[in-house]
Amino acid sequence: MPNQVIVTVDVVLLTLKEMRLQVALMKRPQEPFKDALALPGGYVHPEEDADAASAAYRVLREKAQLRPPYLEQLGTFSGGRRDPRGWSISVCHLALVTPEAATDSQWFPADKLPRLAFDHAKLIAAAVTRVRNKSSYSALPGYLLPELFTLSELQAIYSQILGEPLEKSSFRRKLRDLDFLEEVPGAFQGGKQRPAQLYRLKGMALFDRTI
Amino acid sequence: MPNQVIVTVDVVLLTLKEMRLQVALMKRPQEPFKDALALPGGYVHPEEDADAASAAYRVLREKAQLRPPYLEQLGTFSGGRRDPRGWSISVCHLALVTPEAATDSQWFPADKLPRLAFDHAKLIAAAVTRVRNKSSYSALPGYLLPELFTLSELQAIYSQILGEPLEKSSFRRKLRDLDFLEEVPGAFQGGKQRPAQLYRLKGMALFDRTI
DNA sequence: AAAATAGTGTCTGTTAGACATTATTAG
DNA sequence: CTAATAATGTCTAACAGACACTATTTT
Repeated sequence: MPNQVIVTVDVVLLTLKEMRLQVALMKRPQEPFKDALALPGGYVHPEEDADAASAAYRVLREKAQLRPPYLEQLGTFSGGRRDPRGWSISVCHLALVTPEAATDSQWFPADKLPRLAFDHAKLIAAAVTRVRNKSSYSALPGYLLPELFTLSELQAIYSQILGEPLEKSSFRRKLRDLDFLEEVPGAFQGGKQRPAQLYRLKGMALFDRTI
Repeated sequence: MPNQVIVTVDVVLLTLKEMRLQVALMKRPQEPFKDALALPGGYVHPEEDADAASAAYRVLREKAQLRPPYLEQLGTFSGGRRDPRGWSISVCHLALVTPEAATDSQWFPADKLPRLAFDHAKLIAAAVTRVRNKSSYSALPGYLLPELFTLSELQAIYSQILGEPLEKSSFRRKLRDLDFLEEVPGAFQGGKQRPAQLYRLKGMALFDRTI
């Protein structure tokens, strides 16, 4: 006897545009919350999806035409009051993409959102908090940039996400210690004056399944 | 049209006995995995449970006769292969109790487990990892001890969980910085020689809903 | 007094932040 | 040359680990 529960996945898809975290939102084509903005998400398809992460990945493919280089489970939101149709459970995921990949979606600054469907404002807040926390000790912000980037660009991103200015010298020391960047030999980016060495993230798992 | 998904909660209930992390396991009374050991868990009851955390809390009340002082969401495990009955999703929780509260349960050392039902070995591994990680910067291990404890006892727990010896002086400095303990005035525990000051955790939320 | 554990103080090597200096390009 | 940004070097204050010392109890 199956219990009547609505089982969905949602994805907080983030990128960085104009130096601000932006989240992908879509107008809902049907009730409930018809025409309201919502996170990309949908029902789990038991025949199709190996697990919830695969469902999230499929949703992004279908609804945003992209395959994010980073996707992790954020947490699960559940209860009888979040969806007017009944008791529901949503496995929420966090995905990051580079700004170029993100052509098909509509983007909104994560710190100044319109009214959203369901409890999606809460999910986004949780995602932003997660990104902030993980950024202080991980390569996460690297997934928000184009594949190749300079250390100055990367520092600007970290500084923006953490909300504080960073010292160049100690920032670079930390990057060397954490050791998740690799120099791209012969690749430079010469904006205005002295060209800067380009770097990329070292090869990492496409899906981070850490819990 | 509801999708046929089995929606459950499971709880990795941990305590500390004989200086080892121990997990509560129960023999399954029915198929699937009849008579195998499993985590306390069960179906979500949409009429009864406000959300998944409440369901986990109810399961602990019903199956282990206890109300844990600490409970948080660990993560969600899902897929078509973890339960022979079909595509299933389990919101797994981590709960900590003091050893005295844990009379009704059967305890097993978390690092040497028998064969378990479902993917519960994986859930336990995730819980232990979470406890290890959080312990380095939080009050978490305090929930594994009796309400009142000495700093030496607390240090022994941390040392055990983190798997490394700790310096007394710097350990106490850190406790003071993190500031989650309070002295219990006039309470001492005089094992063999000089009695030690007793401490307790400062009042904190019963449920940690951080994600 | 000796033994045992609790609790505090001091020293020192490491490190993160502040800042200065050098390097390399365009104009 | 100067201007501008990249990249590295140096200095210092704060801190964590190591260890010593003091304090309080039982026997």
